[in-house]
Amino acid sequence: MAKSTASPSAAAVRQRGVTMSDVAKHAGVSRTAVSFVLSNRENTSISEETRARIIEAVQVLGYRPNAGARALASRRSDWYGIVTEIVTAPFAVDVIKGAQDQAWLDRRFLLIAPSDQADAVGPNQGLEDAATEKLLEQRVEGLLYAATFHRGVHVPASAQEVPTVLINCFDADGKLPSIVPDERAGGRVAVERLLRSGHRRIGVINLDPDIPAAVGRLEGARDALTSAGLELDPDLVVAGYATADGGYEAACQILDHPDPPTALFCLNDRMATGAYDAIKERGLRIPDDIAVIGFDNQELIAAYLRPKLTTVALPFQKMGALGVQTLNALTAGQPILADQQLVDCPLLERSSV
Amino acid sequence: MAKSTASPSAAAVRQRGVTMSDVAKHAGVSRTAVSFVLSNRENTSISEETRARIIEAVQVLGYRPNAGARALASRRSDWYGIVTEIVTAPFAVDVIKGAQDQAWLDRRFLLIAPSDQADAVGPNQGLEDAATEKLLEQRVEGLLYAATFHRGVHVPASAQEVPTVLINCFDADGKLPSIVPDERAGGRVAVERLLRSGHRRIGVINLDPDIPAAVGRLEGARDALTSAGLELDPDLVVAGYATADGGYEAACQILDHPDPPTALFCLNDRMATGAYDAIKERGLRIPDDIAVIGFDNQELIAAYLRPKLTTVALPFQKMGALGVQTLNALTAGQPILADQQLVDCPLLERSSV
DNA sequence: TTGAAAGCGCTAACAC
DNA sequence: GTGTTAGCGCTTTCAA
Repeated sequence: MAKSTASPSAAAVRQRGVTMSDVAKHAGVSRTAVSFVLSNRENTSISEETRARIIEAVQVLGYRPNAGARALASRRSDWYGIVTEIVTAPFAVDVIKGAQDQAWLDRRFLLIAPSDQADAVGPNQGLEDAATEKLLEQRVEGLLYAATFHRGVHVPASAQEVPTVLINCFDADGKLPSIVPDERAGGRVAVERLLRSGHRRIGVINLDPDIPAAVGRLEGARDALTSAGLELDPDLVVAGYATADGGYEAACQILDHPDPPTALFCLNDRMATGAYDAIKERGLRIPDDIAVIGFDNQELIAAYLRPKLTTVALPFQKMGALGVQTLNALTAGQPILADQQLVDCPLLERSSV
Repeated sequence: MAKSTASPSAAAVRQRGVTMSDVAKHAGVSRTAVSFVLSNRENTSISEETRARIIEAVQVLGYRPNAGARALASRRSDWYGIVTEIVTAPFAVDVIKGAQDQAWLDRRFLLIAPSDQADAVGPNQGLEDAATEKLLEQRVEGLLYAATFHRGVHVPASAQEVPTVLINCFDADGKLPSIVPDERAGGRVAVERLLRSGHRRIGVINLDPDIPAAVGRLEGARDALTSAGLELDPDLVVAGYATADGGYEAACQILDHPDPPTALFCLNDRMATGAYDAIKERGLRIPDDIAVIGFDNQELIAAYLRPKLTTVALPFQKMGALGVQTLNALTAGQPILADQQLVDCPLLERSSV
């Protein structure tokens, strides 16, 4: 941007309402010429000298293009919309960060509209619909839907009107492309890490067994074990509420098994907190007596636990970025790779294994 | 919105590009009439019957107003912009939530533009300026600046062009109105809580003594003590890094004092985590042997510690809402109450006192 | 190379 | 009550 290098005169700054015509007049050229240089139009030979005069006029007048007018005339807004419950329930904030960074790079604007987790799947889709509608009124060129936790969702019908991509969730009606974490690979990575440290008997603190995260992560755990010629002892897999207390109780049950494991795979970090307590209560040391690995990488938890929790991270930021990239492709009419893109969950080594 | 109650015919939905003229034609009225009923204009007697015909036309055609065109013609965008580092460093996310909820209520859109904490105060204001500029190009009617932690900031000059309010930070140049937490009252509340439980000798784990949060909270603590005819023992006030480790070290120093306190006021929750460890290490129980109170209410920490941490909350959401309310007043040409609005920090009782 | 002219979809006087 | 008329600030043919 030229404007950021030199600033317009103080007087000019105050005097808003400078239009393109003013610039043209000041530079002694036509509005078309100004439009051309400002939008960097190709093969439209404008002399270097004219271009310079225009740029200069822009600066001294403190001209600032009117994005709305431009959008109206060109019939493209350069806007994407994202409707998400993440602002409401700040867990996967990095999705927004990732999407926004990418949009910023692509010189697009991201309109963020709030949604409401409670309504996201149920019949009561009030906020979703309203948000989508609002976004569409702004003439966004693409729509993103992002959820705090991996699940199936129903997207308002009107979303079909522009390219739409789901992030950290998938279309329960199976039509829209989505971007989700590769839970299975993540589960595998976690258990492989444990195996690498010599653990052979592994306990698993499970989530609600029906949600995609639980299904995938457990499958991955089994994959790893199988590859090593081992298998999961069903006695050592216990589900609990996805909270510290739930983790505590599940851990107690596992630790008190007559033949207890030497390592614990907690399907999320919150439950790992509870597991820590159960372990310490029994006078065991982490990781010497028992190793613990988590999932989610909730920084505030994982990095502040003592010892710091080794865990598998959810690729929120990457999913966000991939979301807008996919939208870019879609709006450009390009084919996309797959209906569902799986994103890797990287292992974060800390000190609990 | 009428549209959300009945949905347009499937065919109509597909066929985008329905304009107000189409609606007028379909309803057999003028565009003006349509514009009037759609924008709920007052004292412009349109017969109930006409109005009904128009609404119906809107529905069957699946008409959706073009917000950009409307903005261009009416010269008001109904947009506010917020530039913040919060998306980058997700701590005070509730500011965004509060602002967004309020904006939504007021039927305004909030454009969120990312900023970069590192650059926020220094000479290198690259992102800030670019974000502000972008927002202004969208013709936002007001600007919000929000910081993750309470401090002085420099706002790009161009922000002066529209009403601007600072949230959780203040204008180092002292011109712009701001909304910040009442740190002093918060510190007072914390220590009063401790006094209420009979504690007389209180230790303080301090932050960097120069930042507004530290200054205010400590002052508040002193206020409370003074009111009770007590004073702070300087030996028992020790500053540390604002981390768990910093808290641990400071706590050790305080706890090993020959005449140790019976309660600890940690100026933030992260440091409280470390304090917990130091306390447990010494075989002391919370709150029986020593009470602990924090500050910040970082849910993930405060609610998962054992015992759960009693703490003082930062009113992020409220500040966000107040921010847009202030903007509303400003854009409406109303006077605002004060240059700096202080927002209360409520006490959150849990189990550590 | 540049300019004229039409029009994007809407609002808002003002006249009918 | 309703229609006419000008724009809002810009892009984009099409001619010059």
